[in-house]
Amino acid sequence: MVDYATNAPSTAEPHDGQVALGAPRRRTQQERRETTIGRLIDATISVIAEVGYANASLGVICERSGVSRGGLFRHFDSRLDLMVATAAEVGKRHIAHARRQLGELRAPTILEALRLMRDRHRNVENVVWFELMVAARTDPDLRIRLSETGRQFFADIVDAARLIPGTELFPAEDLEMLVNTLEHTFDGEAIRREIAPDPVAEDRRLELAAEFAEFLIMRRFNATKPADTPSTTD
Amino acid sequence: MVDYATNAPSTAEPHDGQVALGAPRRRTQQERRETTIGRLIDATISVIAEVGYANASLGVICERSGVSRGGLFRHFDSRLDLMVATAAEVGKRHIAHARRQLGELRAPTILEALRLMRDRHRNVENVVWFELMVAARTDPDLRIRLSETGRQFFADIVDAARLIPGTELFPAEDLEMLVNTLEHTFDGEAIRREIAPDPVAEDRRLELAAEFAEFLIMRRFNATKPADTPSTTD
DNA sequence: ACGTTTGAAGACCGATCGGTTTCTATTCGG
DNA sequence: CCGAATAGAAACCGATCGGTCTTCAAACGT
Repeated sequence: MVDYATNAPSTAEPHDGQVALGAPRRRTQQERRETTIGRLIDATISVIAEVGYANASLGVICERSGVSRGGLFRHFDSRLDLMVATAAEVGKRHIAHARRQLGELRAPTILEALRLMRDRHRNVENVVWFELMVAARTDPDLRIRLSETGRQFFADIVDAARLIPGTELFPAEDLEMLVNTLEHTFDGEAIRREIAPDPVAEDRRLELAAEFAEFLIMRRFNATKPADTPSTTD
Repeated sequence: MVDYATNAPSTAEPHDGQVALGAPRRRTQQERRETTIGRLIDATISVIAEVGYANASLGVICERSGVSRGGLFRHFDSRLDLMVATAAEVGKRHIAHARRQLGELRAPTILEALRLMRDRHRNVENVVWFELMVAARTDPDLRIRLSETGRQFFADIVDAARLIPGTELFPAEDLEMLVNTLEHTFDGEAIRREIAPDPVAEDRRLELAAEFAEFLIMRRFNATKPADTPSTTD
C-alpha cells in the first residue's frame, strides 16, 4: 500500500569512501541514536518552554522533532524518562552558560554578575527547569527523579558562583544560601512578570539584590573584625 | 428506572416555620447556588494543591465536591471560569489571612512578620495561586483573566504590608518592590524545598532577610533625617 | 395551588492522551 | 555479501479529558 520508493534507499555507491552529492551516507548506529535523541530533547525543551510541562505531549514533541512515536519509545521507556533526560540537559546547558558568561567577564562587578544571572533565569533552559520543578511537586515519580538530577545541578551552580570575585569571603553554606536566595528571587520574578510585568521595579530589584550581597559582605567583614575600622572604606 | 424515593422530596411540612427532624428544608435558590459554588471552589482549591493545575480535572473536582458535572456547568461556563473564580477566592483568603495575622500581633518585629509571610507562602492559598500563575505563562486565556485578578491581589498585598511598623518610611513603589521581592523569594523557596528541602538554610535566609530589612529601614530613616540624631535609638 | 424558572444529575460525545504492536529500513559482525 | 541486531515509522488501543444534552427536582411568582 505504501510507496517505499520515496525513501530511495540506495542510488548506488560505487566505491567505498566516495559519497553521492550531499547525501549523508552510512552514519554509524551510535550517530543515528545520538542525533535522534538530541532532536527529541531539543524539541522537548522548546515545547515545554512554549506550552508548559503538562501540555508537552509526545505528539507535538514527535512532530516538532521529526521523530516518530516508535522512534521515541525506542530510546525512552516513558514520557517521564524523556522529561528527566531533558531536565539533565537543561541543567547542563544552564551551568555551561553561566560559566561561559562569567569567564568572559574579566573583572565582573556584583551588579553585572547579578544581571547576567537574572537574564539566565529568563532563558529557556531555566524556564524548562522551573516547569519541571513545579510539576514535580504534584508528581511523585518526577519528584524522585528530579531531586537526584537537582542535587548535582544545585551543587554545580554554587561552584560556578565561585568565579565571582568576593565570593571567596563566604563559607560554602553561606554562599549556597545566598545563591539560592537569589535564584528564588529571579525565578519568582520571572513567573510574575508573565502576568504583571514591571520593568522599573525589576531594575530597582536588581540594585537591591546587589546591595544585599554587599550587605552580607560588610556584615561578615565586621563580624570577623570586632574592632572598629577606619572610616575610609571607599 | 431510578429510585427517586430515596430523595424523599416532602414528608409534609404542615405549618410554615416548623421543619422536620434535622432535615434542612426549603433552602432559597440563592442559598443552593452559593453552597454548591462554594463546594466546587473548595474542592478545586484542594485538588489543585494536591495534583496541580493541569491534573485538576473536572472529574475529580466534581467527585470531591459531591457536585455532578451538570451542576458544575450550570454555574461555570468552562473549566477556565472555575479556575479564575478559584484564583479570586484564594487571593481573597490570602489577604484576609495576612491581615488577621498581622492584626493579632500588637508590636510585630520584622522577623516575626517575615516568618508569618513565609509560612503563608507555603499554605494552600498561595500554592494554588502560584500553580495558576505558572499555568498562565503558557495558557493565553488564563493569563489574560489572571492578570486582571492579579492586579487587585497584588495591590491588596502591599496594602496589608503597611500594617508592619517601619513600612511608613517607604514610598509606595519602593515598598511594593520590596514586598514583591520577598514574595518571589518565598515562592521560589517553597517550590525548591519540595525536591530539595534545607531547613537550616531556610532559617538563615529568614534571619538575613530580616536583618537586611532592618538595615534598609535604618538607612532610610537616616536619609530622611539629614541631621544626626542621638545614638540612644533603642 | 400551579405553571415557570432555576438547580442539579448523569449519560453521552469527539478529541487527545501515553503507550503498544507490527512492520520496514539501516547498520553491524563476520 | 549475508543473517542478526538495532533504529525508526505508523497504525492502533484503552483511558480520560472538557463539554453537551436530556431529564428530573426544587424553588419561585402569582
